[in-house]
Amino acid sequence: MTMNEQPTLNATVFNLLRQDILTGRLLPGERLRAETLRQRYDVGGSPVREALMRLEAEDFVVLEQNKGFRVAGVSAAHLQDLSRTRVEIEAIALRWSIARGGVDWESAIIASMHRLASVPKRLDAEGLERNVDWLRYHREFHAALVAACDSPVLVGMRNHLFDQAERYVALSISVSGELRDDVSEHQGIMDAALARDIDLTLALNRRHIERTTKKLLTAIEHYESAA
Amino acid sequence: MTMNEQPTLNATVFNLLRQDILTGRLLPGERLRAETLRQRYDVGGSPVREALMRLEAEDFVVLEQNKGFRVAGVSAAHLQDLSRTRVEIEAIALRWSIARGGVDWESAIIASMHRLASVPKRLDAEGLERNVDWLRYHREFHAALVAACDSPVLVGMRNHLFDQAERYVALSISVSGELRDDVSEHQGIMDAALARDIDLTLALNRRHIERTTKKLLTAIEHYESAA
DNA sequence: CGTCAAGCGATTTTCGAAAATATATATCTA
DNA sequence: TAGATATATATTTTCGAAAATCGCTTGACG
Repeated sequence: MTMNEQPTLNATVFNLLRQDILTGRLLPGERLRAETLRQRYDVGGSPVREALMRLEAEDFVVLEQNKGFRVAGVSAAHLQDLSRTRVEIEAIALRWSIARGGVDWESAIIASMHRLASVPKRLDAEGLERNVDWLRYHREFHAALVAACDSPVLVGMRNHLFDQAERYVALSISVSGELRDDVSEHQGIMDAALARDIDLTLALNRRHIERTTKKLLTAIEHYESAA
Repeated sequence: MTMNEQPTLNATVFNLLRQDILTGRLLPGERLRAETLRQRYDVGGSPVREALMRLEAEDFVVLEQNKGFRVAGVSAAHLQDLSRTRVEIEAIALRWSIARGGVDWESAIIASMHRLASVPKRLDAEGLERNVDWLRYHREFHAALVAACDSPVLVGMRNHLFDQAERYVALSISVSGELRDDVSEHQGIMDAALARDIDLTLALNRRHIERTTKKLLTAIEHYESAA
């Protein structure tokens, strides 16, 4: 009789919750009461619960038996663990991608870079809007770099790490305002990758991650709610 | 009034289902109807659904919107992807572990090796029992090797890959009977790791994985139900 | 006083049935 | 008869309420 919605409710709630956590609208350690979420997303208990279960498996929320769900906590240790693991995983993905990448791979990277560079750096009236754009393009650029590695398993792991790290970025932004690394860093990585210079690409990528991590570490102390 | 069960029903069902899939009691691609599972585990719909949602996030089952769950399929391509990724991930984990591991790390490895070697190789009346033992000790041995790497994130990923691969082992066993690699291979890896010879450890570990994969590939064609 | 048990409100967890969606079967039209 | 359309059946998805559990307060008792 209703005929609406392609995606099921649990899938919708999953995406909304995930986004709310990823962007910091729901804070680390925050309690996620069933009733609260039902109102927030205007659905019954089952879809909420199912969404939370999936989010738990992806380390975005934590479940304590019979005590309910919480947004996963953050900590310096966790961010550092995330970052050094990411350096290694992306190193492998970049290796494979550079080895196998064809013209379409190159094109996609160049296109992503162009979009990324098109977002103005300074903040104006539409600052927040543009920031969202920038985050999306940034994500797409890094994804494009490893897109040719032809390993769903490895890419899946890289994406997971990237998402986890991006939460720290979002949290950092909401305390210390704008945080946006230089476009030149990305330009460098792109050039090295397109030149098929593996060692340089990996070195620059490592620097990129480590720099960002360092910036995030200072900004994140505010939250520090254990892993 | 009931006072039983520490773990919740959904957690119990999760473990049972996971085990049933991991050991091949539920076959790749097999349909998982709600009613069937409710009877099988004697619970209501909610715990089953929640368990399935978590298993989906861990790639053990697949959900098609409004069409229900299936056991995740298997394929040669998937196994190969899994294996080559595992080689690289474990390489990193082993590196870090060898670098940081202390005496307790060494002891744990030696202890695991001892247990592993204690399981008799030939099959007798208790063949199946012993096989289960062997699988557990095998798992524990490999876990012990990377236990000192002090990176929950990396270890989590390694475990996930290991579990996925172990499903192929279980499936292979149930078609072509016993499949158990030589203890000497493990002995070699252990010796190299304890001698802190990184290159040798990685080389032997790679060989170990690649050999097993090759054996599995032939046995797995029976199932081949797409990834 | 201190501590332990019983009771109470808040919350999570689970069930059973209703609603929505997919799948199979039958019916009608060209 | 083929192809589409309607009807019936099976299955998934969602809701609302019952059951179980937690955390806390209250009061009894040593």
